[in-house]
Amino acid sequence: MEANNIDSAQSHLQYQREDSLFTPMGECSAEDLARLFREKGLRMTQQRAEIFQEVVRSRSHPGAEKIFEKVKRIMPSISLDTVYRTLTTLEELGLVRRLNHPRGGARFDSMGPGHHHFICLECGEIVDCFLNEAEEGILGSLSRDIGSVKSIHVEIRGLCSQCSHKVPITAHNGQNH
Amino acid sequence: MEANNIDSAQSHLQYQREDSLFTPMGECSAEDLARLFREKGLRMTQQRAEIFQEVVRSRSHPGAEKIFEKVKRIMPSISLDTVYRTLTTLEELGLVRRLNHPRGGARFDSMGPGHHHFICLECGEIVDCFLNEAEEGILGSLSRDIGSVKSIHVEIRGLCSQCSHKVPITAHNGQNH
DNA sequence: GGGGCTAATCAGAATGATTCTTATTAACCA
DNA sequence: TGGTTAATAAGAATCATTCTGATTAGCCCC
Repeated sequence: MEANNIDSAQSHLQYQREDSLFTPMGECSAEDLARLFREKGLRMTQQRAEIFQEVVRSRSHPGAEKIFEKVKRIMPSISLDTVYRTLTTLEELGLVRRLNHPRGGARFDSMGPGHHHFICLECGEIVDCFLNEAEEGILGSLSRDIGSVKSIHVEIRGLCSQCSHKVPITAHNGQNH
Repeated sequence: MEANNIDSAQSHLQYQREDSLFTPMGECSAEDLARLFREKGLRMTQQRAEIFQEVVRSRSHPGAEKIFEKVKRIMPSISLDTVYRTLTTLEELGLVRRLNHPRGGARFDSMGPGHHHFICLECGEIVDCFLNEAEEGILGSLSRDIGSVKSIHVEIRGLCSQCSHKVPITAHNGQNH
């Protein structure tokens, strides 16, 4: 299943991207990343670069374990703990978003163009969803009267088109993911 | 801190409330609950009734452990496992919503009138947010082309008004909750 | 109104994801 | 280029949550 680009015009959710490193195409160079780290007083390590690249490259909202397996191929001595620590760091820097999967465990997504998520309750797949600018604007107005807003995220749950077809009434089929 | 009723007109999010037991005021009688359980072939137990009441009564989005402590006062022999099992059952029946707290662990909220959540990144507090109809309409449009939608939930993160005042730059203050 | 079937509970063990600890390594500033 | 110290690796520890197996109690039927 591919990203569900609901509207041709992609959105710009300012809240999440104030000083984003990403281009409108969702790219972020290694130099930019290194610079951001240094600005924050952090060190740019091989591990951090690889983990970040893996998250940006991946379209499938992987969990920490999956990222670990992938990076391990390039860097066999890396530890799972480093993956977790780095993902937390990247999240704090606003470069990565952590999603809680209904079946447990966190999934990670790069903060490319601001977007939202659909999660299939049957197969567990997570799909990106985009709003147009007008729509994001209306959501943005949610911030009135609340303190300062850092991010707005919409999570839709249901059955993806594949699962809503193939699954009639049964209780617990398909355990992909 | 009280519920942040952002707009005077409360919303009607059909997706989450198809056959809700709740009145528009967010109430649900013990008889209705018992009937729903029986319809689904489940048994109405003391434990389930108490746990449900505790979630409905509570405005603070408690975690399982907190619900356990509360119910234990009335029913000292109850086990934490029963609380977890019951919360999952209530969630499956659409009576309770599970929220993932950024600091780990799940929080629970009754499915009263459809609403969304603001989470303070500083103190961890979760506050209810209501959208007006236009805003809910926007959310509805997110579902075009996706399979069948079961729920739409907006999660806003930021600093609540209290924390945005009292917290200047420091890294990790306030550990309420 | 009581008996039997079986779902639901309790207690504690087990699991799985994530975080901590400690010694070691490697960024990067001077 | 060396010293400082943040970041890492490995494995132990923790935390929330789920499972196991024996026991209890809803509730359907008589």
